[in-house]
Amino acid sequence: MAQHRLDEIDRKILAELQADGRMTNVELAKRVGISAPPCLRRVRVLEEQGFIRGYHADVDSRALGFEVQVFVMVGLQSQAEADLSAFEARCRAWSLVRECHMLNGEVDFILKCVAPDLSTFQSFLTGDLLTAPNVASVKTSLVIRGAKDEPGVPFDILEERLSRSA
Amino acid sequence: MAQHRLDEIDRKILAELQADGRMTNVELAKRVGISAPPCLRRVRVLEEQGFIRGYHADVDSRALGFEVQVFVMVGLQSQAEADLSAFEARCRAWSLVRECHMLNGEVDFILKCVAPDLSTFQSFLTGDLLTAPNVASVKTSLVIRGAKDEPGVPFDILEERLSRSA
DNA sequence: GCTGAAATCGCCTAACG
DNA sequence: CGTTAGGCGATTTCAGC
Repeated sequence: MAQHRLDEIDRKILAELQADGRMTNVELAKRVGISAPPCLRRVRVLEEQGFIRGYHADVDSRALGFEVQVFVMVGLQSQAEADLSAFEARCRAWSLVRECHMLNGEVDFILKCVAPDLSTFQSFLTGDLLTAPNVASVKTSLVIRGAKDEPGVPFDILEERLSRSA
Repeated sequence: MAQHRLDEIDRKILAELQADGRMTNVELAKRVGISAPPCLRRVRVLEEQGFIRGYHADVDSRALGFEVQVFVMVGLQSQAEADLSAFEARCRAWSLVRECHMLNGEVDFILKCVAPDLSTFQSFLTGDLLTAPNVASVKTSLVIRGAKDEPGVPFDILEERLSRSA
């Protein structure tokens, strides 16, 4: 991915599309202050260069019947690269695991899981995760309530940072 | 929000828009097997009833210069409702905190944070989070590498579940 | 080179059956 | 829910800075 340096218009485009991914191109062009054709070209470039990975509808998981959200801390017996990769591949295959991040410190991975109910999650826990090879320790934390869940990145910090270095 | 029961077409629409939020309505209609106008009507209803909360471009945080991602476990001194709410409100105001979830167990909250570099995060940690009222304990875990980060919900589990109960 | 203007094409989105 | 139809946005082409 060629790190084609972004100008202010590019960053505005990214911020606008992060806030509303279904905005029409003419609306987007108006907001960033250029006409539609160059705006669309910039969007295409941002997509091709990987700055925009995709567009997703933000679906309300609770309304759809996913009542349970759980963070799972996982420790492995072996931290050899092959074993780490094997565990990551397993997580990618489990659809109820939405996120898997490798951490520093005492715990090796944190998983964010979603399930329709507790029994579905429990059967995943005992039937899949705990029986997976190389898993040494598992600690689960149920989400009691969500206070904030913003997708994407804080563009205000980026702008603040750029103005400081200008 | 009137829980207008979703049929199979509605669920397909949600799954498709979660996978590609910028899909045109005619493409969406083709995929779910109906013509464009009723498809658009369904989408509008799903938006109005809150099943679709919004649409967002998935921006690559690393490409944009956000090199640091951290999970923060926070314990509070008082778990009185007013104090919990106050902490949540503070998290919502911190733009580098992208997620804040209240948990069961020994730790009260988990935060997912994003920052351009470690020093930016450290100054948030010492300057904002640790000095906030009612904060008793803070434990941070840096993300070494991301293995999976899927937005949204697993529709395959939903369909599997519905077919079992049919 | 990149932007803007014009023109074409396709989509969105009413109204009606 | 489908069809029709009019208006608007998307997207290419081309000229100008």
